[in-house]
Amino acid sequence: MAKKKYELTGAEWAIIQAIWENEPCAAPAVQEKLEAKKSWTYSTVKTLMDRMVIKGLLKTEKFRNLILYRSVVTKFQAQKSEVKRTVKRAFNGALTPMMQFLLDNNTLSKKQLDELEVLIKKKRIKSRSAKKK
Amino acid sequence: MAKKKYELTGAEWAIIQAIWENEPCAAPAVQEKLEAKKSWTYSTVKTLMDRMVIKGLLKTEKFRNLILYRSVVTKFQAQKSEVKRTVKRAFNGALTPMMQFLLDNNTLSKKQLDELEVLIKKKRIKSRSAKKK
DNA sequence: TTGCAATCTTTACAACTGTAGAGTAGTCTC
DNA sequence: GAGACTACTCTACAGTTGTAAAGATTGCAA
Repeated sequence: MAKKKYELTGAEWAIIQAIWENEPCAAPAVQEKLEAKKSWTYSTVKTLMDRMVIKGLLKTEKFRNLILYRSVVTKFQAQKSEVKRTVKRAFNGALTPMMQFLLDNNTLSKKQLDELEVLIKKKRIKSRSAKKK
Repeated sequence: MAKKKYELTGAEWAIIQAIWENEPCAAPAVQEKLEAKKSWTYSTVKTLMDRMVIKGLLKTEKFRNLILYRSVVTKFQAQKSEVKRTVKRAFNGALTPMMQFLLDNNTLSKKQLDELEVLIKKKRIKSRSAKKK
């Protein structure tokens, strides 16, 4: 399967996060959920959601007079696309410089550093066994 | 100083990278440099550049009949904004999950893993001495 | 000084994004 | 069955982004 791009806009991210957390759900529910962060009216939210259906980011099912929405892309896919875009745009497609940048310019706690080291160790093991395949 | 946002669009990234590499420079030079990647006409490039001046991303100086452009934002600032946007949008503002994601979903070579571990060690030292302050 | 070549300016336009008002339709309640 | 609710549809609009053609300028070479 060809890897599609699922690049979401800022507004779309907000919407789809709300849906992921409570799937399937109707537009009014999404609007209420987002009301605190974004103060969008119902109209705004609904328009955004319907556009996302057209783009293939969401899909709908009709129950009586109610329309329920579900995500088509997973959080994982969306995150991957988002990260890829940043790496490509701002780091010439190279991952390590980006990691380096993150390490250098953000204050990580000791705990976070520990976590990262653990992850790296795991990663090593995994890549070793993968190589053997 | 308040930390400004320097969020660039895809096209703007391409332009400003060309400028960073050869600053200051004129629009025709930028167009030529980008011709291979993006096949933009002179008009397109110039329009983009002039908009960037209006946005405060670039600035100009006039020499005779020639206009030279310089960047106003550094690569560092732009990268920072870009990364921040992604972390905020796709990882709820939390850095570690993003790092984790990067580690999990990209095939890093042994060398790259080594580099990262070194970086983490350095980072530890730095944060230790910073704490003492 | 005239014309060419290089560069700049103006204007345009369609797609996408954020934002939302106004009107319509289905359902529940009395 | 009439009003009140709730949810949906349609339409709009301004700002941004990508893209560029056409025309105006200016400096230089012959």
